[in-house]
Amino acid sequence: MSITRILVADPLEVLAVGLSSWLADAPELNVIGHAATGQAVLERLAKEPVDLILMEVSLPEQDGIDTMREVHRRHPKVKVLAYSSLTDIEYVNSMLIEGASGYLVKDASQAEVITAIRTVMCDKPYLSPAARESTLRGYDYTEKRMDGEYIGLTEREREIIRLVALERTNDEIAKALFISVDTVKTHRKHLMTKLNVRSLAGLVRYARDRNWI
Amino acid sequence: MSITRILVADPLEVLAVGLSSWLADAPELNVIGHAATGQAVLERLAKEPVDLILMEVSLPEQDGIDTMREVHRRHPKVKVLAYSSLTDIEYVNSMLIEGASGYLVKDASQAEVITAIRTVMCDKPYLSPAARESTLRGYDYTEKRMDGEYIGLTEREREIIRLVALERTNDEIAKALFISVDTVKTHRKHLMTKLNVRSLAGLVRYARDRNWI
DNA sequence: CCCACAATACCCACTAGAGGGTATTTTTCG
DNA sequence: CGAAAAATACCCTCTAGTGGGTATTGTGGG
Repeated sequence: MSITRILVADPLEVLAVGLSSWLADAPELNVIGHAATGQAVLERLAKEPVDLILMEVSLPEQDGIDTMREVHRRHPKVKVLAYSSLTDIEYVNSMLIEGASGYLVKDASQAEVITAIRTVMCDKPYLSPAARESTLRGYDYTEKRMDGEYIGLTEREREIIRLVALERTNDEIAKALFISVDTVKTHRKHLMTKLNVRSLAGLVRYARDRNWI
Repeated sequence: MSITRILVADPLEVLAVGLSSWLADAPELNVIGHAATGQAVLERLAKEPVDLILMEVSLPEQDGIDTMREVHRRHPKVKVLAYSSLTDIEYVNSMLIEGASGYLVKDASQAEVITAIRTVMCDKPYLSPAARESTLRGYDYTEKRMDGEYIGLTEREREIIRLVALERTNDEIAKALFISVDTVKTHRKHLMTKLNVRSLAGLVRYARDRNWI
């Protein structure tokens, strides 16, 4: 049996240490490093072989979803197992659509972590119960995006949602970006439709979860 | 030198494992257990001696701030070192006012963790740089709560802020709680004043950070 | 070359929220 | 018991946000 080289992509180094300690019980699973940001993940991949990445969704700077997309594009053979406390369908679907082999919820036990990694390394998908339940339940407020009908946010929309979540009014955002208030409103409408939320509150939660604020 | 018995209060067991691994390098510091909820912390304290608790602010069910208050009331001799990724002044001040001996930011290195624990065990306060900076900068939108003028939220206010953050409208909240819309508005006003925020967005972030939603 | 999409901007109408009060009753706590 | 705090509810005004359109321009991909 060959050794699986694992990179832990998580803001906290101490978490990688914990995983490393847990995986010491699985001789073929080897934590070879820790990357705190999406950028660090890509740099690491460029200069060292990696078999599997345990990837947090809420990475700082470039988050896990964006990093997932880049990793999949540049290194299609590297497996990625999403690893996060978030279980909302938005994040589970996003990661899977961007190429993740599975979604492991962060409060998993040592046994589940090992099982999940082994499952994924056998080319089988792995979803923690909470993540699976989330995908079965579907979206909350609309029927627009069943299953995989995934719509990413544009750069401009990300700028807007960040400012919205930081308590800026439409007027302030318009002035800051040198655009009309109406344009800001249009972006907000698109955001709310895409993210299946009813109000500002949903936008704020999304931005917070993805660690954009 | 006597042994320091440390309880790690954090939703993730794997984090406690990581800390335990790090503290293996400090012979007198000993992780004796892990508690995932505030309730579990109190149960543990009731039946086993503990010298220091590393406490996450965002514990599920009963969060770190509330647990801090209870621990301090029931076991005033147990030291608590707050341990969280959150650096906003609201959380730092809340924990310190409720009796924490320090505030350690979660991306701290192994060396800083050990230093922080040793500092606190010598009866000296410890604040990570980011936490100290936050307290020096002060509050964002008003001057109402300088320094320690800390105002806790009432039970009713917590119910309201949760529902608000879950995208419920004032009208829906009123119906759910069998009270008038005006009352809901009054609670919202109080919340916004207490938490120094300008809009719904600030309330949502607060509720999310404290793991109430 | 065309199509799709992103970003821009405007229309209209309506609702919800923010911000300022005051006031009553009940509960809690010293 | 008496004071303070909490929960309740109303007044008024104004702004901000939601929800439905339509439309133009530029850009990138097939």
